[in-house]
Amino acid sequence: MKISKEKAAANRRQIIETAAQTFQSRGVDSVGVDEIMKACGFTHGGFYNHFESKEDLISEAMSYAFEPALKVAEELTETKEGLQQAVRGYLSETHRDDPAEGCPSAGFVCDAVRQTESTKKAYSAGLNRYIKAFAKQMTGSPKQRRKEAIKTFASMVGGMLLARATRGANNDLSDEILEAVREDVLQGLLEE
Amino acid sequence: MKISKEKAAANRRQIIETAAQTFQSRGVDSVGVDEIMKACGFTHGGFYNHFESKEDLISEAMSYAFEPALKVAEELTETKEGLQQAVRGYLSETHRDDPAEGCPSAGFVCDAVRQTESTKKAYSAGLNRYIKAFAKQMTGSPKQRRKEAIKTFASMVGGMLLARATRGANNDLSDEILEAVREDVLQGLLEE
DNA sequence: TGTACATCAGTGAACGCGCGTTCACTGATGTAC
DNA sequence: TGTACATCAGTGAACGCGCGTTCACTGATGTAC
Repeated sequence: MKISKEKAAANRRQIIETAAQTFQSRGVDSVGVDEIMKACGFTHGGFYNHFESKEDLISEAMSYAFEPALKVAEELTETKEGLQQAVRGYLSETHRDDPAEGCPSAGFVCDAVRQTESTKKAYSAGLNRYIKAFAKQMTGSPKQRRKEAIKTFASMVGGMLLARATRGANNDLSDEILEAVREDVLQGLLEE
Repeated sequence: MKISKEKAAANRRQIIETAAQTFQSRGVDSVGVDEIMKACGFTHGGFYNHFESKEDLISEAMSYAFEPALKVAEELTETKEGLQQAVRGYLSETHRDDPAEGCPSAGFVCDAVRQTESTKKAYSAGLNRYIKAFAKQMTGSPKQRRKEAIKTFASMVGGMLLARATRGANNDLSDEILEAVREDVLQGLLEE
């Protein structure tokens, strides 16, 4: 049975969306094509009507995941208060405990570190836009602002990752990390 | 053919050592039992004379990897200069490009985030010792010192991860991250 | 506008491969007498 | 001290399972006349 063009395009988007969420929370290697297709209500065979390979889907899903997150970030960073709000949201327990709905910069770092170049490219592009958004609220020369943005974002990603890595084994430590990094980053912003 | 007790123990240690290095650089899921055993000059069947399962080896390898790294860190953090040296070494291009020989806190975060509780436990224990070592050179109340240590270490891990994630796709950005975070962390130490 | 045909999204079985794990076997080591 | 036996690290074949990918098939959609 053939399906209308619009329906097919919608299905493709749904596959990417589902993949983006599950990949982000569990890592691209832990989620099979089969599982994603089933979650969308399809059998796995049809996957290759939409994508050349799983790796193809991975880049697509990564780019897709960055879009809405970047849009929010770029809007919040229009004001100082917005940036602070973004930081608090990022380094929150909610964000730590729900990677699927969370920031792709945190959800995909690990995959970018170890996956192929196309994956790294998609990640780098998203990361760079985050840095640019953050730089808007920094002070000093453009170079200085960019530097501040980088160090701020690195702290956030590092804090989130350490919090997630210890979560479940030492929850006190995990909470402690979140709080320490959050306060430090917020204070750094005030000094700008 | 049976082997002397000492030889058997040495072989076991060699398996752990090899595993620690390859796991750190490529992730525990990307390295098979077969590959590790072969790298040690054995056939894979003998693996289960030494370990209950692959997961068993993962925890062992993680704990093992932390030991020498922590020893170095605990010694360097005896002095302010040592701590600065540690930071410079950590956020260096050499360290970024050679995860196998590098710091397990950076090499294993990603596995700790996604692996089981035993893995997370081993990671949390190592991380906590790092934090304690760093706290020695911070100032203020014990609580304050620990907080400073946490934020410092989170920046370092975050910086290293972002540098590794962008490495190969955007090397300029990768170098930029390394430099920005390194300078920021070092400056933060001076203000202590 | 109606009809015949090509297209192609989705199905479901199957393939091939890698990987964790098991198992019967070997023979040097360690031990009991 | 010497001998007989048990132990157990290492071997290599095999198993079972999951997963990415392929393929012949279906039938609704889109198109050409």
